[in-house]
Amino acid sequence: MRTPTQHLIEKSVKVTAQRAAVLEFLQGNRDHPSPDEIYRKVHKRFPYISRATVYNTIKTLLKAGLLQEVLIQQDTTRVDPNVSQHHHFKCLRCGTVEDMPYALMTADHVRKSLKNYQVQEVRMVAEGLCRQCR
Amino acid sequence: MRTPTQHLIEKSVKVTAQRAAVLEFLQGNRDHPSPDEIYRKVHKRFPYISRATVYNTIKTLLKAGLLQEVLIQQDTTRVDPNVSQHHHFKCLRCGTVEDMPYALMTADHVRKSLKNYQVQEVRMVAEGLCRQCR
DNA sequence: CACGTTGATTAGACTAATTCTAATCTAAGA
DNA sequence: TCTTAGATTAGAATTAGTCTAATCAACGTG
Repeated sequence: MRTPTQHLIEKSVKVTAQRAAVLEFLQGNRDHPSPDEIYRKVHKRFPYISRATVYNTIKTLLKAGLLQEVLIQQDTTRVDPNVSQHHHFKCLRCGTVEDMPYALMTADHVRKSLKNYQVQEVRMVAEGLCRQCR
Repeated sequence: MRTPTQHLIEKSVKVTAQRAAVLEFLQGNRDHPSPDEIYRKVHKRFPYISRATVYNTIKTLLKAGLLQEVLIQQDTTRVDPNVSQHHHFKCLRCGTVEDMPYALMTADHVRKSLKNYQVQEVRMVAEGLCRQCR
């Protein structure tokens, strides 16, 4: 298994102790944490890190493809170390966010397949360049 | 064509001049504006409205089903007066948000159908209640 | 159709998330 | 080892959104 440092080198990202610490924390985490959660948890084990660096590091790792953003409105930013193609389910009561397999792609498909869940909303956004901007 | 006031009455929402002004502005708008944009535009024609009322009114209209939220991360809240089932396309260069027909539902389908666009990301989120919370 | 109650509106203070600043430090190529 | 571009830092600044408590107004009732 590759270490956080190896991942950084692979993606040509300059290696710093802070970046390795953030990445290491995230790779052992399935909770889709917010920047503040990351800061608090990493800071415990590694007091030499500031909040601004956590935000900067998240951006760097997103750009390098080592993290994925979770698209949840009305909440803070959340990130996912699982960068494979998949989607998310957010519980409106307890707020937890779970991964959903990519195969469950259409709204009706999601509703039918997640039988143990009570799906209320399925929202999709595409991003890219519009006709004018291509 | 129904007036903003008629829409409010239909949904059993108490009619106020502020609510009618916000709804009137939105119904003539396809730009998916942010709360601040709504405040500035409505305030020009109708100076007797405060920022807090714009936020309150948006919530009221969302709850009544007269508006829909657009799910775009790393940006402010945006709302859409088109409450029919559809999704959105955001241009990463100019930032505009366009409506996408509901029929284009799967990621692959979106990519193939939006030929004039350069689709980079298709993101989907389901919301509801998880097993524990049902 | 005036009255009263319930809910709406207001300005501005407050909070939370994120970004900026400018000084200092450090990774890593020469 | 030296150099320099880029990373890190604490804390200030900014921004989006919520809260507060006083005032106001819609609209059902009498």
